[in-house]
Amino acid sequence: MTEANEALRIIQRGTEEILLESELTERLKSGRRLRVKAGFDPTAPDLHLGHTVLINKLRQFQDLGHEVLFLIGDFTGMIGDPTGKNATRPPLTRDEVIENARTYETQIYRILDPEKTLVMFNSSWMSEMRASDLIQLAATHTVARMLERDDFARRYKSGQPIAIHEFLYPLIQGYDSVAMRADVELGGTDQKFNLLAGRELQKLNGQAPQVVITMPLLEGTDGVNKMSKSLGNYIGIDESPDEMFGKLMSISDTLMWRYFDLLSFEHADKIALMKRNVEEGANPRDIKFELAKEIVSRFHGGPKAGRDAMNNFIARFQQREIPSDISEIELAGNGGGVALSRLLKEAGLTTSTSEAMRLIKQGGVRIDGEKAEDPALEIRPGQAHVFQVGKRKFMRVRVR
RNA sequence: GGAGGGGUUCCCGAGCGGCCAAAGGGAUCAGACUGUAAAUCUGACGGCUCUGCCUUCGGUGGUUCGAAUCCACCCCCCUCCA
Repeated sequence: MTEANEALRIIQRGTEEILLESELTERLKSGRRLRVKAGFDPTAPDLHLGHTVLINKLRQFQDLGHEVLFLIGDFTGMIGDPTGKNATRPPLTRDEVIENARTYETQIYRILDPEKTLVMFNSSWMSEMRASDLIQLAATHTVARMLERDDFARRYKSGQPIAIHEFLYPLIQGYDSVAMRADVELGGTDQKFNLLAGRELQKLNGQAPQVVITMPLLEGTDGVNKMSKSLGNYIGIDESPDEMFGKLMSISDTLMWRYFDLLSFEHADKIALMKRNVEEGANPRDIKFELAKEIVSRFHGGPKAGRDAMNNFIARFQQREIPSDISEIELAGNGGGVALSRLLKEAGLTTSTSEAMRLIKQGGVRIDGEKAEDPALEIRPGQAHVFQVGKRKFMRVRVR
C-alpha cells in the first residue's frame, strides 16, 4: 500500500462524501502540501462539538503535512443577513469581526496546529471587488441552477422569501476558493451546493477544481436537529468539565453511537465491541461514561479532567449531593427580607417572578435541600442559603 | 402598475365583536418514573406588589359600552398577470 493510499484511508473515515475521490488521490500522490480550506461565519465565535467534527478532519490533514486555510467570512458577515424572521441581524463592525476572529483562534488551536494554519478574511479580496466584477460573477450561474439548492427550493415552494443577495452567497463562497487557490474544501453536508460552486468558478478561472469533502452534521443533544447555538442543543468546547460531562450524559442511548462515530478518536473496532457489549446486556450508561470522559479529557487537559468530571457527576446525580462549587451572590434586601419568588428572579435562577411562583407550586424549588412551598416566604437577611431550581441550577444567596 | 392571499403569544397554527392572555400541535420548563438517560405520564408555559391587576394578536388612527376580530390609511411577505 502506497503512502497516498494510506492518507486517503485516513481522510475517508467519517466523511459523508468526497468529490472527486480520484482527484484527491492524484493530489495526495503529487506530494505537494495541499491547501485545505474551510469557511466560518464571523458571528458566532462559540465553537461546539458539531464544529469539531469538521475541525478534527482539518487536523488530520495537518497531521498528514498539509496546510489549513481557515477562512473567516467577514465580508458576508458585514453585509448582514436579513433573511428569516429573526429580526434583521445588525451588520458586524470591523472591530467586532476582529474580536470574533481572535476568539476563533483561541478556540481552534485547541485542535489545530497553529504552525500549519493560515487564517484568512474574505473581505481582503471581496472589498476590492467592483460592482462590474460582481455582476460578472453573478453571470456565471443561472437562477434555475440556484433554485436547485435544497433550501432555496424548499423556501421557494413554501412561499418563503428569498432575497436576491442570498443568491450571491454561494457565488462569493465559491469565489473565495478561487482567491485562495484551494485544493480541497471541507464543509457540512448542507454546504455541498456552495462547495460545488467553488469547483465551477475555479474551472472558469483556469484553476484545477478543488476537491469537495462533506462531513455529516452532528445532531444536537435533542437528537433531532443539527447542533446549533440558536437551538440551544449544543455542547460548547469552552464549557466547564461538569457541564460538558452532564450534557453528554443526557443524550439518548441511540444518539450516543452517533457521537461515538463522529467525535470519538477510539478505533472503530473498539466502538464496535462496545456496541456488542451493550447488546449483550451491558449498561449503556457505563459506555456513555466512556464517551463523556474522552470528550471532557480532550478539551480540559487530559484524563484527570475526565475522571474528575465523572466523579462529580456521580456524587451530584447518583447520590444527590449538592455540588461544592456553587457560585454565591449577595442581594440587597430593602430593609427587611426578600420574598422567595423575587429572590429567585434576582438571583437569575428564573427569568421572572411568575416563573418562580409556578416552579415553587410545582415543587421544583429547594432551599438547602428542603422543598419550598410558599412563594411569599420571606428570606431574612444574614445567613446564606443554597437555592436550587430544578435538578441542575444551584446558587448560594445571601440577603444583606 | 393590476388582481388575489397573508402578517396571532418561542415556532407552526386556530380564532373573525363580549365567555380571549387567545384552541391544537411542537419546543421548553417542573414533577413522577429512571441510568440527571430516552420513552411515558402529570402539570406549567406574557408580566406583576399574583384569589386581583397590567400589557399583548404587523403599525397608526377610528367605530363601539366593549376590538385579535369591524372601518381607514400605512408597512411587510407570498402567488398570478404586466
